[in-house]
Amino acid sequence: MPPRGKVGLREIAKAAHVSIATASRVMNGNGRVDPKIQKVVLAEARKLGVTPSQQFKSRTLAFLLSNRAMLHAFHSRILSGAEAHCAARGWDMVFLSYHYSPHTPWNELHLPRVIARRDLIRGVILAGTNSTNLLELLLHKGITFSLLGNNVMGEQARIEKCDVVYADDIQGGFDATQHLLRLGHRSIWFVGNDRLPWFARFLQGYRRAMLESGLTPRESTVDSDKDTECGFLGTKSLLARGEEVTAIVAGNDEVAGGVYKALRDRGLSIPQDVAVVGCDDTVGMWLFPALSTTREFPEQLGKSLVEAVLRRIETPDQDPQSITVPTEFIRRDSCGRPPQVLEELTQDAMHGSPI
Amino acid sequence: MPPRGKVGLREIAKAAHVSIATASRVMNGNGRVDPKIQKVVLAEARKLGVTPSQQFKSRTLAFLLSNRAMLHAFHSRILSGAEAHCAARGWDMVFLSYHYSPHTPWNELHLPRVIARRDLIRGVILAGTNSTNLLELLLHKGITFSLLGNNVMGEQARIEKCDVVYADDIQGGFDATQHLLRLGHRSIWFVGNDRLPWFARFLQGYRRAMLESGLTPRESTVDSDKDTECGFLGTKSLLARGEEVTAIVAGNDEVAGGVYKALRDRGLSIPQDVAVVGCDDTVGMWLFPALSTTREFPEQLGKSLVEAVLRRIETPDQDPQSITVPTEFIRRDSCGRPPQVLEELTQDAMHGSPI
DNA sequence: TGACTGTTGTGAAAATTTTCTTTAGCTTTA
DNA sequence: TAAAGCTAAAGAAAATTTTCACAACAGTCA
Repeated sequence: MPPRGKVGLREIAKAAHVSIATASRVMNGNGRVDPKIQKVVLAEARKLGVTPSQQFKSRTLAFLLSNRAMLHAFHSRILSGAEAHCAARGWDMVFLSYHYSPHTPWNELHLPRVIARRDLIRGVILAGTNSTNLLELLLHKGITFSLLGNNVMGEQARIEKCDVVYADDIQGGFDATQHLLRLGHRSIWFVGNDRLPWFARFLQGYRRAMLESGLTPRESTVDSDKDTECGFLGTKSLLARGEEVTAIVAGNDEVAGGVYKALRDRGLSIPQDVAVVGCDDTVGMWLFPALSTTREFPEQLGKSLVEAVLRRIETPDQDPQSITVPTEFIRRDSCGRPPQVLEELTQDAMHGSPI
Repeated sequence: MPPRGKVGLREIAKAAHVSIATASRVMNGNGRVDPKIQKVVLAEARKLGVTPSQQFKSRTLAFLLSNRAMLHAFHSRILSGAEAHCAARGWDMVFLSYHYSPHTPWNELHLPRVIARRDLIRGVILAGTNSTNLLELLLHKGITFSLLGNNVMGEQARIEKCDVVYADDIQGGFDATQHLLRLGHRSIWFVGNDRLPWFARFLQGYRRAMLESGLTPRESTVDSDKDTECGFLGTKSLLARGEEVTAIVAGNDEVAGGVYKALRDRGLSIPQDVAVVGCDDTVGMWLFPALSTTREFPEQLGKSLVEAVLRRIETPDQDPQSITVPTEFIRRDSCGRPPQVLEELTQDAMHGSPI
């Protein structure tokens, strides 16, 4: 149906039997519009051959990093990937960080002003650590967004109504632990801080792997928000208690850095005495010996987040999407067989290929 | 003069004897307007108590990272410091990255849309690698900004007309080299890439220190934009040529990481065989042995950049400011006395306190 | 030199967004 | 239980931005 002449809000409004103001509100994602009316307007617009993205002047997304000090290389790379994909699709992107409490009711949260100005920002990407009150607010204001699902606190039901992208770090924790188990380790400890949500999923994977092998998950958790400190203290206290340990699963690479320091302090060598794995592949390659860790493809996460929000802008009434980006375990030099297994191997004069 | 009733574009246009459209163009910075008329409109607007940015009283700064992949921990920390200081002063901040060629004439550069909108962004902080054409453009458009001076290409004269903040990395390079000289090193090499502007100033400090001690600066430079690779290859080729070397000044911490790898490959130990220093204090603490490096107080730089631009917003007609933030040399475990000196010390049975 | 062409800069008008008002459906309260 | 008060949602009106058309000017080519 080739529309003759210009097709503007006036025509759409007429076709949908609403005012121009309402048509404007629907097409640029502004203000609150009854979902029913929204649907009608979009349908009419489509009939006239107008999709939202053609309509808009501002092709800019906002990347909102919530409740983070933003120093983390991991998030920096997500942003980087998002930016690259934006550029490739002809969109701009601004980044801002935002701090809020998960306990503030949604209607008392005050969004950064730029986000609220919707003539500029067409969609938002939520990364960092979020909670459902912010989701509520954005939903309420009718702001289009996609969400990094890994660190969200609150009811799962609410989250599932959004477009969510996950890094599969549960599987990552599982794979990392599996690797250690295959090498013959049995005394495998988790070091991190289970109070912080970004360790929780990795820890969950660790637990599953341990339980599936009939072992008890054992955690040395320190409530500090400095990752390195957390790893250092967690390991120290574990060694001080005289626990048996041949391998350590660190909550992330920075934690692993602290673990390294503590082991070295005790004169233990890596990987001969203790094997270590990390998560996130941030500083792992700088450690010595180079850390075996879990790569999470942060650039890919960024790309998926952009894709999700652009898809939502194009077709506002589709069902919520959920995307999971896989992880990869990277073998470097921080894992070997545990001492006992090595001895047995030598005694039996076996020559199986090293795992 | 308190204007009665609303003051909008209609009133401003009337006072300046132009059309509303022109007033709009001036006030939001879109479209081309004759500078004379622009001036008249702004003057009338001010008389009516409306400055372009106050109109919507947006208190937002933009942090523009130019021509960088943004992964660098160093810039991430500048941003972090800027953000914190903004928040403390009640301002918002958005971050965006921007790529442009130093060779594009200023009037052909196209700024990110958000920046151009004065109703949103009252000031800009320029970090990353910049060139004078962008400064020209901002100056022309009348956009307030402050500038991180360390990586700017172009005439010094133009730069000095802006509010500039420097990290004193020339001094940093000098101090780092001094430290090695005091330890007794004489065969000190610089490893980096002298084509990249962010190594240039540190290198300059190194050179000065060498020359002042009557030594010839010696550089092994590799034209790669991957820092680690640059350090690795630079060191490898230097060793392959059989050059005498007891200490290496690496262009930054990532480069030092590559240097470590190359030394280790050759079976040389740090600091016994070769001393290494880095710059920027990014990954230095993760290396083993921990890297002695130069701290540049990036958070402080961010804070100073914000202060500079806010000062300029407050008092637009003050003289250009130039601020230099000092650096600090951090001693960790990567530097010792050179082998010959140690021998002498032992032979002479001296017991001077270690430097 | 004069016609042609392209570039600016402007106001008028059209399009769009935002604000203001009204209405209808709830909830609260006396 | 009815009046008062609230809130969401939509239209009307105002404000603002963008498009369009046109004039003024500069350069170019026959």
